[in-house]
Amino acid sequence: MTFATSRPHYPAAMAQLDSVGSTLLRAASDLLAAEGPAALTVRGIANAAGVSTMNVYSRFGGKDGVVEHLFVEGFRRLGEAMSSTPPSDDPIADLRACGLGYRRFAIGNQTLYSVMFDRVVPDFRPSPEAQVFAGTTLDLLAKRLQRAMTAGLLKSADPLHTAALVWATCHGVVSLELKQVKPSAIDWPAVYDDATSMIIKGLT
Amino acid sequence: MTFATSRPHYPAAMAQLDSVGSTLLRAASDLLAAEGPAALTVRGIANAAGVSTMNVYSRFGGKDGVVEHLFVEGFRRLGEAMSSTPPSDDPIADLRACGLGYRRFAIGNQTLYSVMFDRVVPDFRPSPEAQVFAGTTLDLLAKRLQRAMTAGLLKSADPLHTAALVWATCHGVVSLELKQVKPSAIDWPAVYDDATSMIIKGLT
DNA sequence: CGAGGTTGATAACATCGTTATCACAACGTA
DNA sequence: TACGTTGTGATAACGATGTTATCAACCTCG
Repeated sequence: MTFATSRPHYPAAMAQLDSVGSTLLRAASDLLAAEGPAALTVRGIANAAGVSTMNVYSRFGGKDGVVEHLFVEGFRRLGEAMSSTPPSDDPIADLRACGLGYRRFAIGNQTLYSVMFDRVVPDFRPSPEAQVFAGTTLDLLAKRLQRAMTAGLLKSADPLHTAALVWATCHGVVSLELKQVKPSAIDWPAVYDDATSMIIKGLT
Repeated sequence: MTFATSRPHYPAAMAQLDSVGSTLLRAASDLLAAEGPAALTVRGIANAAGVSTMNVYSRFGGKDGVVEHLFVEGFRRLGEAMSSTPPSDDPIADLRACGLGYRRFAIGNQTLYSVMFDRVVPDFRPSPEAQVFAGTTLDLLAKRLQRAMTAGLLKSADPLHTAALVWATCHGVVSLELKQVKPSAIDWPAVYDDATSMIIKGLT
């Protein structure tokens, strides 16, 4: 059971999907996770789903439509991972759990994470609706921050601004870790821990 | 005049380039900056340089060879931007200048930055030598940090670990800014300033 | 039962990175 | 000078990609 609150502006295109549509999405997701972004081709998706390529166009309008679904679903699951720990009486501990959930999602879904944050699919740009939905992930974080602020545990500040600060820190460390910069010389989990601790301490 | 120190492990492939080779590289760089990563095609580069496509293969071994040159040159220029301010008697101010130079480079060379940090060119993976060279950018930062540590202005810690911390912070903010997350609601330059200040304060 | 509309499989098209072909120029040697 | 050799580079071809067109089969409904 998760504690993710309902999200606004969930793109309507994600609502109804017939059997073929969901099979295609699952095939695309599996293909992405198993063989990387380069394997995410229209023919490859359709073959893995056991249907013809036309279904990708009739149901999703093309490859970018499939990728947009993966994009939105990725942010939905990211929000879930950040909210998977129930709110406790310690808002600071809740924030830490949020940060750990963020890293857990990124490390456990590397290729999906790169679809969401790198531009690994050529010419794909998320639609305005998808971008707005992705932005609501920030609101989840802002809400937790505001709770800590009203509890007097964090300095009062614009929650959205603060959320951007925290998000950028988490994303920065995870992003460099996934790019394998100096993989042997740097203990990235420790860097992640230090960075998040330093930001939280700076906000108290 | 810049104050960039000499860098180790500069890939040898960058050394000698004839006229056609450098023309190709300039054309590729211009194409990337002007029309984005999707316009970076072998035929497009050759046409812009006024030569045939074969030159890309005879001189660079293919498209990835050209991209690797852009990749390495990007990190060289990033290091230059971080070192463009001469060392003063205030190591903390030097660190701030370093961070401002980082952001200035990223904002001023957005598509190049995404070649360096996002995987916008399909199937391109930097060679081990190029990755090592990219990692030396971290050493430039570590050197400045160590100077501040020995001056007693920063807590003593592993300079490389600390450099990774600072780099990840800068990269995280810049990266989210370039992805235009909540572009209207967030003052990204202010977030960048807060994030770097908070990290520096946490290290003192 | 049959006409109309929809669906989807097949094939074609433009473009991509890459490779093969091959004409032509430059060089060394008799 | 004349000829064989070598290598460079422009052109064309190949496989794969996203996309679109074609068209036969099927379902719906009167």
